[in-house]
Amino acid sequence: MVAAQGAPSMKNVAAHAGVSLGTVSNVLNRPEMVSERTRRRVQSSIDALGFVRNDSARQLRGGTSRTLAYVVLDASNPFFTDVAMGVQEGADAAGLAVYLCNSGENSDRQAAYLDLLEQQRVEGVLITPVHAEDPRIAALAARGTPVVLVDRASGPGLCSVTVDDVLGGDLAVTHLLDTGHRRIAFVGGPRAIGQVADRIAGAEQAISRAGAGTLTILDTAALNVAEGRRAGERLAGLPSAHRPTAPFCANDLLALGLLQQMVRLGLRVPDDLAIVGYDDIEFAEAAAVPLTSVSQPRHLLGRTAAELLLSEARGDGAHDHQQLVFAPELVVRASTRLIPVSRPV
Amino acid sequence: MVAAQGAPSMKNVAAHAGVSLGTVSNVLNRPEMVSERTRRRVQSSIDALGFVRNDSARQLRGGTSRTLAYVVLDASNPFFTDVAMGVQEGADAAGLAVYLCNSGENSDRQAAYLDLLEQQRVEGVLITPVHAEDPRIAALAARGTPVVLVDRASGPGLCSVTVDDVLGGDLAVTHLLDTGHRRIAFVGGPRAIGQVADRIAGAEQAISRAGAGTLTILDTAALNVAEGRRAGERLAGLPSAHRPTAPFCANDLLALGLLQQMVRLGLRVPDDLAIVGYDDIEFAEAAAVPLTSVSQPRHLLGRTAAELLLSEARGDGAHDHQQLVFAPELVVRASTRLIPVSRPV
DNA sequence: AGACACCCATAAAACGTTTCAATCGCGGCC
DNA sequence: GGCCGCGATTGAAACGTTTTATGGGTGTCT
Repeated sequence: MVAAQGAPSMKNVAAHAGVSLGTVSNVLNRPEMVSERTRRRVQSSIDALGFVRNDSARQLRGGTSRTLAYVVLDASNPFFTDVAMGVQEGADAAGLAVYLCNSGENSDRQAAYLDLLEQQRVEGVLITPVHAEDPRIAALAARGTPVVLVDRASGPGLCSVTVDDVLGGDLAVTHLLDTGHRRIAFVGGPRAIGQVADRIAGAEQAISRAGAGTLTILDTAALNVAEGRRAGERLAGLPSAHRPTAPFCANDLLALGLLQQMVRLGLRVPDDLAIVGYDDIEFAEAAAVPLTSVSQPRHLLGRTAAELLLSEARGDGAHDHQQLVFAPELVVRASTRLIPVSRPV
Repeated sequence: MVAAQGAPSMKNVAAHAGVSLGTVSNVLNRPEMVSERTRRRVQSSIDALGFVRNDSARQLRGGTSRTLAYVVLDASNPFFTDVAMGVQEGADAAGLAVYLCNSGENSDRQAAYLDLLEQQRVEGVLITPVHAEDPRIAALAARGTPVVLVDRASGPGLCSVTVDDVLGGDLAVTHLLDTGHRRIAFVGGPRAIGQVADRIAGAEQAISRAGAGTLTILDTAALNVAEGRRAGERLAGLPSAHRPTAPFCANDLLALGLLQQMVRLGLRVPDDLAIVGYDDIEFAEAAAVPLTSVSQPRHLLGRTAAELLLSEARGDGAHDHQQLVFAPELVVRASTRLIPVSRPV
């Protein structure tokens, strides 16, 4: 009952069972080479003493940590938690446990986690880094810890798993053009974010390919709901002759804010304004008007990243780094679906 | 450049610097007792070889892991990620790192994580368990690992940190009564969930104290958006003479689904129907009609749990387990803001 | 009965660190 | 000049495992 002093060790178990230390180890690791009788005796000593293996000693001696970590940019963002679920699935399949480490967009904390993980000798590190080109990450990889970048592109020196944002922007705007819109807006920013720039590029690509339509860019300071509402105000304030009829938002939070503002101002969606979001978060479907959105294979992203990491960790030195790119998909919902004007009540 | 073979150890560093192993250790742990000259020499060897401390050996010899874990029920639920942020803040303050482990409501995975964490000798474990009374958790604590339950009550044998759900239900319904409503509904389920039962109890308590009003219970199969929509349909289907005018939902997801369905059916919120949610998630404020909701001190919950854990871990054996209960707060927004009809002048 | 496997169990070495007692060199003091 | 003290460095022990070579006992075959 009262433990208090240090945890019991295998030596204690051996003494208690009247057997040698090596035998206890055999019971734990190769039970088939120990007789039924002693095995039972040792096991009951283990239970009686409440013995728990010391992983430090274990790892020190032989082995491997059977653990991998995902250093995530923002654990409160549903996008990343979905990716994390995929990572977990991939790791589970290989019998590894996943530690989630939240950098919270804080560079120092990220560095602290990387140091800790390297010292703990985890099997590998998945990371969505705070800054794209971090020399610490390259150094970590160079010292021998397998690293895979998630949702951030890498140079040829590392593995990475990303989603094609140019294609995503193209899909969204092509859809809007197809449904008859010509005055398109892109809502999002700041443009320094790689994802934002790529989605704009995709939007422009769609317009130039179609040879029709114009793209107005509404810059925002961040990618959240409040900024979406603000963008909605600015949009509504434009003279209706020039007002874009179809804003494409850099993420769903912006789109939801914008939608909310439209509802407040009495504009109807999609009749007066068609809205496309990005990420297809859970609430996109649950919005007042279900939101058309560009969906990223979040789960697959995580799972693939984990598998890539494992292949690098298991591979005997030889391993060529891969940069995988997934394709996003457009999910069409009511916010862009043209509805007959006379609606049955 | 090419590492490949095992990571360099302190012995290698010592050889490289032409110094003894103990001196290298001193440079790392008590730099003040080694001369400036050798300290620099050793440091440059460390850099040259890319030496990284082996935490297993370190922990085996002396020490302590300087790590704590939060085993979370569902990492994709914003409630828990907010709690996790609080945990991280509390741990950071004490210089500990936090590993997030996602059980995903899976009992086996939770058990696997607990085993792993105990074997790794983490300083302590915070957990929102899959099942309330898990003997494994009690056993873990009995063997000496500090444990704190988060958002789940414990018996006297463990620390726990919770929020008063009875009070939350009371606050919500009292508010509805105060704004003139008499036919209240509770939307949520299954009742086997402790939180749900407590919130119902709170609602009933408010009504009996006021000596006015009735409570209809609309049972749901789960606490998500789809169930909220379904509950909305059932509600709208009732004859308007008996229809509750104010549904109180067991969480915000239900409330959002219900709200969405009301908008679709042409009922106005709050004019025809006042809605109260629970949890005050980010999207409650961003809904088509901003949602009145019962807010829980998520961040504080996590932070306090971490502090409690640390006090238990640091305390020299003597430690009396505490069960802390926080008070929720009502956040009033547009979904209930309405001047009472029958208000005497 | 003796040799031979064979199965089980043992003892000892090794993993990489921290810590502590011991040593060494050296200048100052009497 | 010997002694002391002091700061800097060293060597060895210990942490709890896993693993490998070694040993002892049992039963079988000849």
